Amino acid sequence: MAPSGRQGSRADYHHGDLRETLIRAAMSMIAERGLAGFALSGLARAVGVSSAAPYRHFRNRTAVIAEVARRGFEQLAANLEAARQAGGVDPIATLERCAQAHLAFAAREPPVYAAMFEAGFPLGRYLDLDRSRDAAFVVVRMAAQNAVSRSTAPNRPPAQMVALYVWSSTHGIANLFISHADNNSRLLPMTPEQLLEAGLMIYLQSLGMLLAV
Amino acid sequence: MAPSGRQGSRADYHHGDLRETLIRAAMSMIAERGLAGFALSGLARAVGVSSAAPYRHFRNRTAVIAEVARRGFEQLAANLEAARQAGGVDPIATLERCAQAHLAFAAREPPVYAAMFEAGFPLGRYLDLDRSRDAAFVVVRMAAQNAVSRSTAPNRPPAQMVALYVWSSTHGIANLFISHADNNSRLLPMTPEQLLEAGLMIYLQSLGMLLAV
DNA sequence: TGTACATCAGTGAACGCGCGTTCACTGATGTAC
DNA sequence: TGTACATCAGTGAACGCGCGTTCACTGATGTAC
Repeated sequence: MAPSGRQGSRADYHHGDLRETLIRAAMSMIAERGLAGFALSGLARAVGVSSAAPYRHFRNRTAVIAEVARRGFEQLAANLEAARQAGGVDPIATLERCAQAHLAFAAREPPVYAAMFEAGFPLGRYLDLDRSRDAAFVVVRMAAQNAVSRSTAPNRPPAQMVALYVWSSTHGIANLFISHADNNSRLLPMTPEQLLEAGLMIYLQSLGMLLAV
Repeated sequence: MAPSGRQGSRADYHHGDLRETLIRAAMSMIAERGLAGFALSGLARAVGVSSAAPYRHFRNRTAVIAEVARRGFEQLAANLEAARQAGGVDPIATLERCAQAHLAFAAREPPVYAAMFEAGFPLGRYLDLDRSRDAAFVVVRMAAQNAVSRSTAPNRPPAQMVALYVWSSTHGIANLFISHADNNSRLLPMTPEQLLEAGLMIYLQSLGMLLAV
């Protein structure tokens, strides 16, 4: 009981879980006030801790956002991998499931998705973040590879291109109609999921026929 | 010479063109430091004017960004319209031209594109902005309508859906590989234009066959 | 053409604010013996 | 089991800063007569 420190009230001198608490609070702060409205001092205040305390756990404000983003990609990768393995082996259907999992993730965690895609992290600055972003994309890339490599069609598109297109168009729908849901979804006479399904289905069916030649 | 005031030096008491100058300077400021780094006081400083001067022309900081975005949609609409009329009447090729024009616009004006799509303007707050955004989308919407309405295929997709999908996937590529070009384009073994062309071509070809039934 | 006056588009000083970050510090915890 | 000590994770005060915005003002411009 004594050494855990977890069950103590927030007034405990040693919080015991401050890093985790900060990250979760950061997500709700981003959700409520947007990325631009996210402030380290406000974060500390919300958690009930001095404004210097977060610096025990993060180098600076950006590092908190980067960590939120990193975990987001980690989770996205897991969701994509689950989707990849969830259904049959038909590679076209697998790609479709991955895209839907991507969109579902964005819908489930808009603030995290914003940290991942709207914070403008340069490559090479946060290596852990780069790695987990790659890990997420690689799942889609593998699904595309799997689809393309079974084909001997002369004009089959490169796997990287297929993966990038699926990734991009899914992201486009997520970005327009989920990240800023309150702004734009009035334009939408359908759910984002239906839009993705209908649009991507046409793309993927055509791709399947192309590859079956 | 006297009444124009245009050719005078910046030290002129009456600037004569401050509103335009502010907007152009805002674009370069956004280009250099991002939307979050855009500050009205910095803008005034860059233009060589007191920090109160911009308030003669804009209600507040946000209104400047909204005006940049509004003009952006105006210009995008013009580019889309030009693309729509540029080639033959084949509605599928027309949609493809529109998408490429959209992407080309994003590539030409990244800061404007950021103001248009990343500033998170809520609908209904800036009516002029809403109008010009609609006007841009409507061009794509009409192209889609034109494609769909010629068909009597039983399972033809709704025009709005086609337009939204073309718009979204184009935006996804623009957002990932142009807006943050320095960040992500290293991942790309092709130009964004090629990615869009290859991906959308597959989609649109399939759509064309669908509609031809 | 000249004068009085209204309006327009700036100035510059000031405000309060919250932010990011640093610093010396201290109380609590864990460990070696 | 008890004690000395190192380390860890906080405090709280302070800093300088730039920001958005307001205010009373003033010089320049345009207009009515």
